[in-house]
Amino acid sequence: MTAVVTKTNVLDTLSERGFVNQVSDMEGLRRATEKPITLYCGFDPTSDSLHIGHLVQVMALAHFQRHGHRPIALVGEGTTMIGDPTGRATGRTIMTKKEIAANAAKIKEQLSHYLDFSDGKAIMLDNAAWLTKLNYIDFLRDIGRHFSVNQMLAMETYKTRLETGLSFLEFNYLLLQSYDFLHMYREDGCILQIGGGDQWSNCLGGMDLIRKADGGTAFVLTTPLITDAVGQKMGKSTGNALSLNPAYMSPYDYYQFWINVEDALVGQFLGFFTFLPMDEVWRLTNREGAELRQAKETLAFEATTLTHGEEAAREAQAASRALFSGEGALETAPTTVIPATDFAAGLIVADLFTRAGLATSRGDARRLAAQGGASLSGERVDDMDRTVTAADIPANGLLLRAGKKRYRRVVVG
RNA sequence: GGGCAGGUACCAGAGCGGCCAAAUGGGACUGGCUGUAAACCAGUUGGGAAACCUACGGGGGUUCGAAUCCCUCCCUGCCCA
Repeated sequence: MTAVVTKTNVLDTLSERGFVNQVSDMEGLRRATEKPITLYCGFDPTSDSLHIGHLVQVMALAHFQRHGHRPIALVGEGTTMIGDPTGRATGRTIMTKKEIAANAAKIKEQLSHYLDFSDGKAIMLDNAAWLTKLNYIDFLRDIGRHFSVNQMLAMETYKTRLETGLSFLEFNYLLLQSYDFLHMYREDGCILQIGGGDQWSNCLGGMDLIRKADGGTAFVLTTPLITDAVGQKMGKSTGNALSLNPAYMSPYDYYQFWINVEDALVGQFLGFFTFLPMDEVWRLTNREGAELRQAKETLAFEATTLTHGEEAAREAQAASRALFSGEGALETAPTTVIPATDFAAGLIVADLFTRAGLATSRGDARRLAAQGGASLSGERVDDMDRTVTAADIPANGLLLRAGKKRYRRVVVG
């Protein structure tokens, strides 16, 4: 992804593509972005993979970069040690530093695919670098005095948490995130923070701090939260999890995630998760009914290319086309290799489904079969307890299907 | 530090000695209808082939039998200091 400077203001591009939820000062930011600026977005390594919500932010940063601005991808090892209480009914489990560091390493790796970090065109920072060095007394005197507990308690996040419990640890999260912004304002000239819609007040905290502490001017821009068509938050909790980590989600499954998107969201997603020009997006989504599938295929292909590369996207596309249009699917299906020695120890059909990741346990596999949702080479499976030997698996593999959409090939290795 | 109320499956939330692998709702999954869409209808939702095993915050105890009773520890809310 090379930086392409265009004449249009990045804010126009972002609004056109649906990225803008709230801006602290639209006119001021517009003036500021007429020259290259430095901006940041924070990603807390609470898990070892970014998901769809983060991806919106990442794409927004990428648009800034394409317009000649300099994004900072901030990985929040320091803030994760505290835990963001936003949107949470209860405190987070305190993560070990080791766990956080391991996650951070993976997140940094994933971020590096979307932005061009060469020649300082984008910067990757980790707030552990400065947060862990803070001195408590100094911090309270220099930073803490700018925060009003009264105002903080009025914030929605804390109001709800006053009912269910809020520890002092978490109460400090806002101060640390705000300090991050101030720190990068001072060190890197960073004047804009972007974040998800739920981060609005956290981001404003930093903006206010910059004004109070240094008399500086900074801006905040938030992006809409990704919801499904019914307005339900899309994320791990709803099972719609999208992982950018290929260890958790293969390019094929990633591709499938996008192609299975509901009609109502295709246009929005093309705007967010691809770089296709918007007139192209409108052309694609202007179709009716089944023809919208072409828009979904484009979305899936483009999004998979961005995350896993064009070659992986082509393979995923070929596999999907083959599997969902009938014959000749076997070779391209996502594959699970089971060592021959495992067959010698004795495997039943249910084990095959479990090993291929199509069922979570033998019991789950049996339920699947009982509901008529399992098949082998297109034949419906009723007996999940039949023993399978390596000889039952053709040299080019055996095609397993669970439900209508999940396919997997099993080969003996 | 004291008093009171609580901690139940992915979430919310019933159950308060056996009929409890645990109501109900949401979510998710499967089937039907479709366009690999939505909506709708139906079913499923701890593990195990089974016997049975593990589970109702952790540990211990009472009982033929405990999510349910007792002790203790941890955690949360409310009130008092």
